[in-house]
Amino acid sequence: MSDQSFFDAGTLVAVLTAQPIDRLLDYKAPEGGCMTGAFVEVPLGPRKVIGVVWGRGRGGFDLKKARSVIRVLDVAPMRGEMREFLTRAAEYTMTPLSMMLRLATRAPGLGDAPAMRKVFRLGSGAPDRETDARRRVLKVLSDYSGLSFTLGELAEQAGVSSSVVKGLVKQGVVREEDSPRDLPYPPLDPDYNGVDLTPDQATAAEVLRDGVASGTYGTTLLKGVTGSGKTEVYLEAVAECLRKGRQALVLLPEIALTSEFLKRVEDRFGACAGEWHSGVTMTERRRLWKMAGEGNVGLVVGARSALFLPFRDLGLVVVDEEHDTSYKQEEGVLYNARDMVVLRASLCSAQVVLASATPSLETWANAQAGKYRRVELTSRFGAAQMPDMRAIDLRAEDIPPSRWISPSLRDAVAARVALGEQSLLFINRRGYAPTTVCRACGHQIGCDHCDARMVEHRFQKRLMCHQCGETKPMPDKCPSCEAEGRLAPVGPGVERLDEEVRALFPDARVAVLSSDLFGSARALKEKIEEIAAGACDIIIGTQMVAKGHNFPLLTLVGVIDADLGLQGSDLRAAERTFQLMRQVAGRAGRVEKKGLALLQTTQPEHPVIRAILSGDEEAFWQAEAREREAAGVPPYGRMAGIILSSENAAEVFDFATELARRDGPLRQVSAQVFGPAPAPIARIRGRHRVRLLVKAAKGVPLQGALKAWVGQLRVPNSVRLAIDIDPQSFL
DNA sequence: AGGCTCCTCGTT
DNA sequence: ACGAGGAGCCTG
Repeated sequence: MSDQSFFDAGTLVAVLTAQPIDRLLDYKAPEGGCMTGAFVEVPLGPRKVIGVVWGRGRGGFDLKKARSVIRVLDVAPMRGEMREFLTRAAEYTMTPLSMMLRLATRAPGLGDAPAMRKVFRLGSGAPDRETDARRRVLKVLSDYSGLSFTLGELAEQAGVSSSVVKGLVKQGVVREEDSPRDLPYPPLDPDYNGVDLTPDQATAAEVLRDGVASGTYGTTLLKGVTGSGKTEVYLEAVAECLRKGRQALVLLPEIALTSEFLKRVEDRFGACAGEWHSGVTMTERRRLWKMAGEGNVGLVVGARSALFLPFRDLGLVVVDEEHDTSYKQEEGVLYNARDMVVLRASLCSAQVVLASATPSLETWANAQAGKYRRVELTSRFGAAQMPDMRAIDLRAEDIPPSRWISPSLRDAVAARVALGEQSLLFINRRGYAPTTVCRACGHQIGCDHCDARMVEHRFQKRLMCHQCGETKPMPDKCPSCEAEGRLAPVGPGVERLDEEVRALFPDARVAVLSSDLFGSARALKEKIEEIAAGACDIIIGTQMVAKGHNFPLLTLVGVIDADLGLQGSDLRAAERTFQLMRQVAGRAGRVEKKGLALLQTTQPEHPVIRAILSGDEEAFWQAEAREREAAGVPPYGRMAGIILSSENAAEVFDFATELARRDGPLRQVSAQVFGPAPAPIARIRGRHRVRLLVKAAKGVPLQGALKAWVGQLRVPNSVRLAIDIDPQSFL
């Protein structure tokens, strides 16, 4: 795959396009020839599409049909290791290679000629009339002679209108030049602003630095509780990577965290990192994609899809909060970014750092088995420690109906409010109430397109389906029995808890943090900064508060329903609850004062709740590992989910049944198929969904068996089939 | 993907 | 007999 053959004009080359054609097409190499890996424009039917020269053409068809590559694009050719990565990732995830190429070319205008823009520099001579405005323009240009300005930038910087600049251009005093629009990112200085590390951090940083310095592949689990300073530590690894002249990538689980992180990067390295996620403009995307390929960006910070950027020399990938479920792509191409990072790094001799306070069991087990190094940060930064954790036994508390804050929790919050300290009440449910029931007939309002209940969002005055996002106004009468005024909210959501808190603490300042209450990431960020600065006494938040945001004044965390995640049949339910509770609790007591976390639960004797309270993480992981091993499930066994969907419920169920019956190819590798079962949400957006689950021992060639198995039947056109290797969610 | 062909079905 | 519309096929 690393061969870099040159093909003379007219010889046949095999081209991979991003069209859903699951094979390579042969074309004649263009005038001047082309190399393996070249990005090319080729004719496809009546259209022109972009593709990559994958190797020698194989012919074997009527050669009169062979058409010519139109041209080679002016972008860095795809490297051999990238082609190898895409090939292996396609095989692993059972995705057509063309779909993988599509992920790797998600930038607009790759086929365009490098875009130019006009920039302005100092010319020669003096202007015919010396005006104040003209002097200011010339001053800006001479003060910043190293920089180039666009018309708008220059006019703004000088505080003049653009016609002043144009006047000077006419006289030649200011020169207008063409300059490429996609400029290199300013280099980062690894020694710009070194930070003082604690002895613990220094030791950890040393291990990561050595890894990067080795120039070989290796994966390290960087484990450290919230606030132990993991970021400072892995930024040292980034610094080492930059010193070696290689590129680094940091993946974050949430876009909301990037702007804070970019600021830290700028403080540490004196320049900005490249930013890659769905919120980045098309222009910036194209620039970053091209600069990654040219080696003109040292550090990229981004969401999971950034791992498909065409880095010229990737030396380090950090996956921050590696246990986070958002690293699993659940739509389209199904892949786990964490696992793909390890694959990519192993192919380009890069180091991987998996950072987390609460690693996934997969990563923990790989570290136990010696496949990953493990580095631990034990003490919390600035001497703060993990909070005390206690359960509130809801069975012993006297809580009025439709109220969720127990007297014990109420008293604890009241005490903090009196002291001027912050409390956080955590409830992992958006909206006002998860269910709306008619008290006359018992009807529950559901989504018209999904088998899911509509959630009341009182703030937006609408009902919302959390599966498909569909909203409708709150009806005045029951859609089933038409009784008026009998619809009642059932169960708590973050908005309803807000109501209860305001009633209990009328004088306290209350803030609600839920992703749907903010129009923009900026509004949210401002709110978080206000809260961190002490603008409120009680924070009420959903899952999003558990992720990375720092509230230094917080000393109490109350979890409204610690049992919520333990329900359901998800094999990772215990792990998820453990991670979430530990993370939420970690928000408390970050600076000088030890915090307290109170978990409201109806089952304080549950092993997971006990493990959370005891703080004995290793014991929890060991116990969880034993259970998974006994059950033969990941990471000690392999799984694949088959999701079939159709608008016709009977059709999809029949097809799934037939598929499950013909399990011969699976039995050959001792794999078992379970199902069909209706997916937990059996209908989404009007499509009926059925799931099959395949379980196999570790180390069996599962993908091959799956391919043979599914290949036995022709999938009806109306049925969609998706294979999810290593499924995370079982929806 | 997206364009093209061919087939079906309903209408005139 | 004809046209709309949809499934299926092909792309070098």
